[in-house]
Amino acid sequence: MKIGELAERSGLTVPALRFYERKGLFGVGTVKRLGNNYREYDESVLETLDLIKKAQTAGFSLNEIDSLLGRYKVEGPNSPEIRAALTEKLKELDDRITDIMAVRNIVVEKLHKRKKPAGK
Amino acid sequence: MKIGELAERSGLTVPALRFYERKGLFGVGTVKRLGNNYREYDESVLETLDLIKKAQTAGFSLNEIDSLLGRYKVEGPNSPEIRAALTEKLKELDDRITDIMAVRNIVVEKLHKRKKPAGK
DNA sequence: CTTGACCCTAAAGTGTGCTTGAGGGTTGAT
DNA sequence: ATCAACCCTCAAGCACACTTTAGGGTCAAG
Repeated sequence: MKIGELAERSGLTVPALRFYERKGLFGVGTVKRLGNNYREYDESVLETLDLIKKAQTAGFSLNEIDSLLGRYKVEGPNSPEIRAALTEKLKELDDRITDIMAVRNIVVEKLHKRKKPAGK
Repeated sequence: MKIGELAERSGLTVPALRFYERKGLFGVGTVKRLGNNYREYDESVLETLDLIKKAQTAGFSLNEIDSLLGRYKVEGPNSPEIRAALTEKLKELDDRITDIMAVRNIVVEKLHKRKKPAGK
């Protein structure tokens, strides 16, 4: 599929997709070029984009996503460095979830507190 | 307490604290000025900073935090607009948690997958 | 009364994640 | 052949969250 269609299907903008590509977020072979130099995307890029979106929401920068995705593809799941990095990311995720739950509780509390904010 | 001590106790930098103040994140009365124009912070600012940090980790921008914190203080917990905004934030938080859990599951899966990444 | 560790303001600089603009080729329909 | 609707490559610009720089005051100790 071409970039316009991918933009529509992924919900991203055309320039954003080109930007991601320059960042190196798409694995080799996922973006080819047609005779007219137009980009031709593999269907699999949709999953990659979905992961990128979720990882971003999870608080990771494109660089972090890139290095994890890229190194993972190169070194595989058995590299001690990759395993260490993943373990660290897991800890970060858990910390983030803890913080989000804390904020969530505060919001819930404020929502439940009607009239007279004095409720020990 | 003065800004240097607050920086140490909060883990933030001195310029960051001044930046937050310009953004209006500290409620009235929490930052006074001494005779020499030095800032004098109320102890309560530590809790505010803690909330700000958590809300940031939860994915909210300083502007969002500011407007929610500020409007809440002015309009109280019973304003329909505040309740609507909080309800929306709650939805955002839940969506974010869902996304983080999805990323977490992917990381966990990759960590458990040793040798032979083929495990239907 | 100077030295060092503090504090102040205003303004410019930085990294991230894009968007916008300029200038131009390609494709398909009319 | 020309028009809209695509696509391309730079390069510059923008919002956010700070940091850094520049140029000064303040204060306790020696």
